[in-house]
Amino acid sequence: MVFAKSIFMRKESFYHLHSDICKTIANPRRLAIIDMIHKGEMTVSTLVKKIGISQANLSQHLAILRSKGVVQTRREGNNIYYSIANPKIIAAFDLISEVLRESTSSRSKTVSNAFDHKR
Amino acid sequence: MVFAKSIFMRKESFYHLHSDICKTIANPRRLAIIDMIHKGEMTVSTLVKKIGISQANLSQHLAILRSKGVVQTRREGNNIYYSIANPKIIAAFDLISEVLRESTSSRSKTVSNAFDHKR
DNA sequence: ACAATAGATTTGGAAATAATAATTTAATTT
DNA sequence: AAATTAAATTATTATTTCCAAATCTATTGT
Repeated sequence: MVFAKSIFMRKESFYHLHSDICKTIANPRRLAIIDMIHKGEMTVSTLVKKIGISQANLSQHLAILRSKGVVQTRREGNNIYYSIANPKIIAAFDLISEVLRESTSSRSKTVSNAFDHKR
Repeated sequence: MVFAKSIFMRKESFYHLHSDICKTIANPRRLAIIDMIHKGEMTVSTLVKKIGISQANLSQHLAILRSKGVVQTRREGNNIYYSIANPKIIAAFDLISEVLRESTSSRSKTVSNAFDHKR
């Protein structure tokens, strides 16, 4: 007998691309970058000052954000301005922030163990 | 002279928590799980069949989703039902899906190198 | 053309993740 | 109470991610 393909087999490449974007923003320093430029473009040197990490490390994070299309760049003389490529990234960022606020305020911090389900 | 704290120093713990949630969903198999249960609860054994990964591995992913409060559980007899804890997680998931669709359709797939900024 | 400034890339090692296999726990049925 | 079914946990190993240090490239000003 032939089995139907699982949802994972059918959509594996989609989930892979999706997780690539999520991984791209799943880093404290890259989130700080996104937070800094979400209201408008900013140069690398300004980001270095405001975020307070090394230029080399910032540049690495920017390269990752660039490679996944999360940010855009524009050069003006010696400076390169970075901005968010798609406003929906900001919307997603904000939604997760809300989840965070809601869970830290309401949810009890007990990490649920599935074996809590005793009778 | 005393320097002002960088945004990263001031909000580091926030960004860390934020990235924890992002990391939690930044995995193809966990995205498949979220996609499967986003319309309603489902048992572990049903998920094993539909997603098509081993029970042990699925259980590990469920434990990660549980520990970060992304999913909820409910036991009924021998079965444990999993569901999404906060609908905003789904909203964020959908937003990223849209970003993905938009970028695969419109954006040229050239990975931008910052040194493209030549004159 | 040379120095200075802004930013990117490479390399290497440490830490975090992910998948598999094997074992264990809980609830139900006989 | 033994067997069965559903799900979780524990090692173990392979892969990935992260940061720092050093080096390199592009642009501008002199």
